Amino acid sequence: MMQKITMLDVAKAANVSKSTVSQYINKRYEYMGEETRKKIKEAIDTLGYQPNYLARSLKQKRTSMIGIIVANIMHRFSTEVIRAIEDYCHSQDIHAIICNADDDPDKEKKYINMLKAKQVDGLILFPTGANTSLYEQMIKEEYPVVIMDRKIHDVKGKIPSVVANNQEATKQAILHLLELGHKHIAIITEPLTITPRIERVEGYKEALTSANMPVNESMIINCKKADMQKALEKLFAADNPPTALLAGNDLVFIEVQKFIKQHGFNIPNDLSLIVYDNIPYADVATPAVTTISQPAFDMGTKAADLLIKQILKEKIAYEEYQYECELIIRETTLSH
Amino acid sequence: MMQKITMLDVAKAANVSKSTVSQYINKRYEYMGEETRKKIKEAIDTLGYQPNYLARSLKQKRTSMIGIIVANIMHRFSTEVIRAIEDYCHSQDIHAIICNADDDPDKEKKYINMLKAKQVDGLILFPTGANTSLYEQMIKEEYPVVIMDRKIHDVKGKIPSVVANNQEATKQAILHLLELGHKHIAIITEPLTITPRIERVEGYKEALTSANMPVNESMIINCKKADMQKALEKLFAADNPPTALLAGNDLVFIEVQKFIKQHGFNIPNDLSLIVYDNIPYADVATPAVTTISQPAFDMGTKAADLLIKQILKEKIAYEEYQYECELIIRETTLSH
DNA sequence: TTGTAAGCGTTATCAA
DNA sequence: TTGATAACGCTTACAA
Repeated sequence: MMQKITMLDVAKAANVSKSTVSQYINKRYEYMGEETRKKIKEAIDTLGYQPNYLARSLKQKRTSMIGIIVANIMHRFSTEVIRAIEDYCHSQDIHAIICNADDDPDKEKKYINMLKAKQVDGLILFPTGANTSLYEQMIKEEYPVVIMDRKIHDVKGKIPSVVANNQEATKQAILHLLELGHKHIAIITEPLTITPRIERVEGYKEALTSANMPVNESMIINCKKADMQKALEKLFAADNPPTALLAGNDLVFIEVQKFIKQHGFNIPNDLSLIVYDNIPYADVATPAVTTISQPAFDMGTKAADLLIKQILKEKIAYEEYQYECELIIRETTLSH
Repeated sequence: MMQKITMLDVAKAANVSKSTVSQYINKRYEYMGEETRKKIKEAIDTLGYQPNYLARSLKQKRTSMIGIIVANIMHRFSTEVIRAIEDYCHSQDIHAIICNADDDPDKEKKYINMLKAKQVDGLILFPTGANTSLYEQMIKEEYPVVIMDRKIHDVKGKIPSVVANNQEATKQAILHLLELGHKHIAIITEPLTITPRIERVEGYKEALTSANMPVNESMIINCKKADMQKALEKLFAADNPPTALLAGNDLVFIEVQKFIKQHGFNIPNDLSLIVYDNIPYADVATPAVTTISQPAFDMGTKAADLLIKQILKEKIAYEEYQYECELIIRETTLSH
């Protein structure tokens, strides 16, 4: 490996001191002689000097890096949020390190500690919810954090969070199906371990109740993806099978599609379908998929903004920032 | 902000010196008294000390971070490669920083320099190809780099690269269409600015030639995504419109789908379709999409492995590591 | 307008 | 078995 060029090398070559080179690097030209400036520039160019941000960060106690700990990177929603965060951060010359926690509290803990050890300036967290003491500790340390997607009741008012209004969006979606004349509407989600899923099921119930329809528990499936085929079998083998189905997220939708394809269902004639979450081919698929779209880009940008404001010690409200979702009616929903 | 606990604080609390604490942190217990060990552990726990990896990195000249500069993160292929790289890196306690260069040489240059300034231990690069002098410089510096997806002729033998056998895969796909009886086969890609696209078109031509079929240039579309609708209009308005089409990547496929949907084509009856690249819903879509699948996971893992070996100064061959793709025949291809 | 010197939190070399 | 002390490459008072 070629010997690394340091600031001292530049200083020697330009016949000035380290500090003067440092001034130059940091563009503090005000009190710098034209001559000196030129000498330094030349030295830098001929030596091919590149500053070491690591050393700078150590001194300045600021790395210009943030960490993102995402629950499951395979969700389209996560990808879009991350993309938005990155765009915003890059515009501010901040780098993001992304970690995938796989909804595993141990991994989450490991990553939080590792990122803090790396001295990242702050954290955006899709929390598992199972590391309350860690969250509390970060609050005590006044470590900049933003919570994303899931609500953590214990830290309310202490850590700002960016969430969707899942309940209302689901309610509206189900109301739409009711308006179309559907009497038997099912919902399928993964296990109710995090708030968005709970809220979506709540919204489902609220819609039925508000329309004076009975809530039939057999129409509510909450199980792991691996068990969904069996659950769907059972659902559609029952006496009054659903004529409409809400898939709780994009990955659940794949399971539903698999089932539908295997059983030769015709969508939307045999079954109306709504998917919670953006899916990339919703528009151009045949039939185009009716979805509930989360404003992922806005949410990601907001989270980045809230984090950076905290890092810069600007005032923010430590509250829940809630975003409305949009029901985009396409071709998989039909009146019954 | 709470005062940060440093190694010195721990040393004082445990009544030992900094160096002893450092030994402890680095698990060099060999010559350490049982008593000392216990005192240090206690001090760390009560103070909640966390080592500062920044300082360690500065000293050790190793950050345990690598950079990934990806051409366009919106491609499914990129996502899968990144995911594989991350998985492999995490298994080695290495963090990856991902940057999206948008196929823009200026951005690429900016990111390369920034990541090097951050002292990342190495770089995995989906190169634009337009920064040869930068690539050359990294070779001179013996900076660990792996090139991904695209070939850069100038650095052959100097930087290892991980690529797909695009030409062969495309040839096989076209031969399959020919076997199905198609006489008019078209291919649509983005502009021929990078090797994979060039090779795919070459494979297309090679297939036709080897089957003694004429190569009709009007069947080869290479244009920006924004111009594809118009190009497709023209293609299908011609005298002998194609009965089969190969979409050059997943994002091109979306353009094709848009066109198909707008014009009410029936797939595969009106048109057989093959997509180069994995697409997430290929299997469960109706009709299921015939694709050419790149071994993204293997390629990503290999790239990470090659990079880490370089970082650890292990010997590797500085050559092109070429991976075969697989034609997965599903339902969008029909005999004609 | 530029230089000196201390310090950021570690690790590494030696000495004790 | 442990401790002093000098790096690592930069920034920043403060002095000149």
